[in-house]
Amino acid sequence: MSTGKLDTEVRQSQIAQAALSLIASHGLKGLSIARIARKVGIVPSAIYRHFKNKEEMLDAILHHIQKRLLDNIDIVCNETLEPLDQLRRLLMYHVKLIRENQGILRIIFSEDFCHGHPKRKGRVYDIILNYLNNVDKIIIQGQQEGKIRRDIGPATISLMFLGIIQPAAILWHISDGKFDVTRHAEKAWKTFSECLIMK
Amino acid sequence: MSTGKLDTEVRQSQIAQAALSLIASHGLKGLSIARIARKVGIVPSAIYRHFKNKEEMLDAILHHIQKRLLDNIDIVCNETLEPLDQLRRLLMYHVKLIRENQGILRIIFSEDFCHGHPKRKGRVYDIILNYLNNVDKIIIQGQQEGKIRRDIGPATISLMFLGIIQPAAILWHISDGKFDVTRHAEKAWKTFSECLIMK
DNA sequence: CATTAATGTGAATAGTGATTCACATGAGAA
DNA sequence: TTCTCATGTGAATCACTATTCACATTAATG
Repeated sequence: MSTGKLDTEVRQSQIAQAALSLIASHGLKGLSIARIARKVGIVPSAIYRHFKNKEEMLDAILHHIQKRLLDNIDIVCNETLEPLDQLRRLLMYHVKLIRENQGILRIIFSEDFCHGHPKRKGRVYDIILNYLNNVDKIIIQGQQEGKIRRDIGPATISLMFLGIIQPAAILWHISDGKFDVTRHAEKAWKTFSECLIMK
Repeated sequence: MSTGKLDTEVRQSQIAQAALSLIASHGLKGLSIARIARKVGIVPSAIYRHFKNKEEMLDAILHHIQKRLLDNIDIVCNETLEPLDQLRRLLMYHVKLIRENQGILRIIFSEDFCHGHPKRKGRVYDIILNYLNNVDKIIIQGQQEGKIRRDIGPATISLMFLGIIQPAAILWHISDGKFDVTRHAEKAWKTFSECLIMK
């Protein structure tokens, strides 16, 4: 209406973004084609010009999430070469990503998103593993450089790393933003990194 | 049908249990009155003999969860008086609880469950805070006894404590049980507790 | 300018959801 | 036994869902 006609790629991206944001505000149950369309500023049936059906659209959201996660890895790797620094920064970028996109955690946790779609469930799994593998790489690098202790496996460390933010993120979103994730992340990182440093 | 008529308290309990189990297997979106009724063995409209509406029934589930969480605290406090031991055991009981009741994490993360019901959202928040407060108490006890370092706040520690399991639990349930949560919990606990001990 | 393919629209369809209601049944009290 | 109330039933209602289709509009292309 206000925007006129747009390329299908632009629309696909708009739709995925709108959907992710609606998942954050209304949950997966509240994610209807009608609502997405309203948010994008088009009519429900127009969604089908850009996606075969709702399923295909949900897959697009997944792709979007994967991209955002891996972008963060790239960013920190370009900002610094120091593994511990990379981790600290990644932590903060992750907090930012989660804060700006609450839908991500919901998708990962919900059975709704994957139920009856083992293929999609597998993709969610792959996305997480892929992200963790990248964190692993940073850790291994740190271990090789003698900056991170070598008596813990990288996989354990990277999962614990995610664990710094995860529960805090829950509190943050359940408390309607009252809980201060960033502050917790900083404090927890202080303890965690201290624990990681090779003595 | 097969069971005949039952007391409303019995039915309420049956219904809540069926609902929680359906959330685990079909997600919140798949949690319909019809499905619950079928699982319990009655007709959809019969649900309304025992709950005013669906909302009231969801509240019953919350109560059930809260009880299970606090039960674990009681159990570990009765099993041992050693704070670090209590934490380790709590970790394992928590893993067990999450494993047996995947629905719990889903409820906590889903906006569906609380959307448009600030009161219920507040209750979920309270349940978590309450649980964390109990973990805090254990930690404070440990700090007073000189067994846990005092330079980190108990609240930070208790959240990090939950963080040991959270991401692993996600992997476990997304991987259809392939990921070994217990193993990760043990390894992570080793590192974490070492980091907690007062030097 | 005229054409065409891509994109947007509004109405219609078919399914499913929660909820209500008039009625049926059964178990225990009188 | 008979009465009564709690519980169970089946049909009906209303809102909302995804999806389709015939048609309108726009942007770019020849």
